[in-house]
Amino acid sequence: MSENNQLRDVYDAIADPTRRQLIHLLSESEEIPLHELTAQFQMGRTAVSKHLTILKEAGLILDRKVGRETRFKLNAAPLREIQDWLSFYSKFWSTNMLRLNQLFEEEE
Amino acid sequence: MSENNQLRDVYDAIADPTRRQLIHLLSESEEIPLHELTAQFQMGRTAVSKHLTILKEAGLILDRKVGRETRFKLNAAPLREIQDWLSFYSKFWSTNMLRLNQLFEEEE
DNA sequence: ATTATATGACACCATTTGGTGTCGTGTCAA
DNA sequence: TTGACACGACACCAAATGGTGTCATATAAT
Repeated sequence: MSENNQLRDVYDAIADPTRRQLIHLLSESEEIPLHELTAQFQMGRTAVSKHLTILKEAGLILDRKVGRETRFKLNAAPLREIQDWLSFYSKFWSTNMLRLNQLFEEEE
Repeated sequence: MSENNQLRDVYDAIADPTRRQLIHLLSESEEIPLHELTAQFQMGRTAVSKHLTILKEAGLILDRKVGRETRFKLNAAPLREIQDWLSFYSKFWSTNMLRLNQLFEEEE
């Protein structure tokens, strides 16, 4: 079913703030070419391109050539893996859990 | 209110699989000493200790000395930041969103 | 008192990371 | 047809990462 062609760990891909900003930018438009993405950062085109490659390896973006530009598109689906991972730990910060901790601490 | 003393990015802290496993181990017990954690991995004590330091810098664990051992305890709360970040993108993989994409593609 | 255990603090090392600059090529516009 | 533009593919570099081993010290056990 769901293809698992990820060369790169999704957790790794979102670890960098630049890459998270790229994801955000791509979530606001259907498709954005490299030069337009680069304009949003201080760093050069090569660096942005490298970050996009890492996102692509994690399956988080798709790209296609249109004339002389390469346009990128978000594919957020792999982020679901992180959400699933987090859901296991959410019980540790739920309101009930915090109340429970308070009770334990009061007993000591 | 909520202290923001994080020296280290939480996204960075969970990027490493060893550190995610440490989080998992710590979620199963109240407190675990370093030597016991080390026993769960192939790598040496120094390496595990470094990973724990990174988790601590991200605010994900607490430690206290008990006799000659240092015991570690999970503090999952900082993970909430990632959950909040993800919640913005969850709309991209919701069932409704997938249906909507199908409709768009059918129109083309 | 002696020995074994648990740890912190280092020094060290190979590899990865995140940036730079340059060169060559395909594409669009004048 | 001549530039200007957008890009991929390099080569390159400093710093961070993820390991190792060793030494000194505090504590526990015999």
